[in-house]
Amino acid sequence: MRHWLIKSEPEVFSIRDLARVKVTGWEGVRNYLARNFMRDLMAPGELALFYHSNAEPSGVAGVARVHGEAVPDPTQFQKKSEYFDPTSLRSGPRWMMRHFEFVERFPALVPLATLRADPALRGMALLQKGQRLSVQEVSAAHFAHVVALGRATRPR
DNA sequence: GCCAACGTTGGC
DNA sequence: GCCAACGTTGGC
Repeated sequence: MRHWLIKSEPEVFSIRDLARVKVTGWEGVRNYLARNFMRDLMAPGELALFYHSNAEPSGVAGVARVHGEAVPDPTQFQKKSEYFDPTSLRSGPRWMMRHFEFVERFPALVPLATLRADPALRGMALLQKGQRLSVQEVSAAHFAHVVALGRATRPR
């Protein structure tokens, strides 16, 4: 059982949006390592921290669950999509994605600064300098710690 | 809006 | 196969 962190810009798609639509395809990932995590390593039912990037502040907003098996990202075949990939073939799609299901939204976001200041989260990939990966693996201990921080937040 | 860090592309 | 140039991510 692995644990994950998935990033989204809340102005594009937030934890509120996921709570509303319940399940969404994680479209538009165009990084090979992130794709490999979704395609090869995720298993249905595994949990992911839902991270708001490029936000004020950025931070972890809640939890989502891997829903179903890897499927081709439909946007790679859509000419009008910003994620269109003319070199990807329907007979062998380059970009695979998962669906994610809403699990919980924390009372308030756990800001990145809070995560950085917490010695229990030392070594977490998200906190490494220069890392920008939009799908990351998180250790079980770090995952549980962040969820505890999130559940302890007060609504604001 | 700036810019550091990173991944990808393409010339050679 | 190297590496400079370029585009993107994402914190600040």
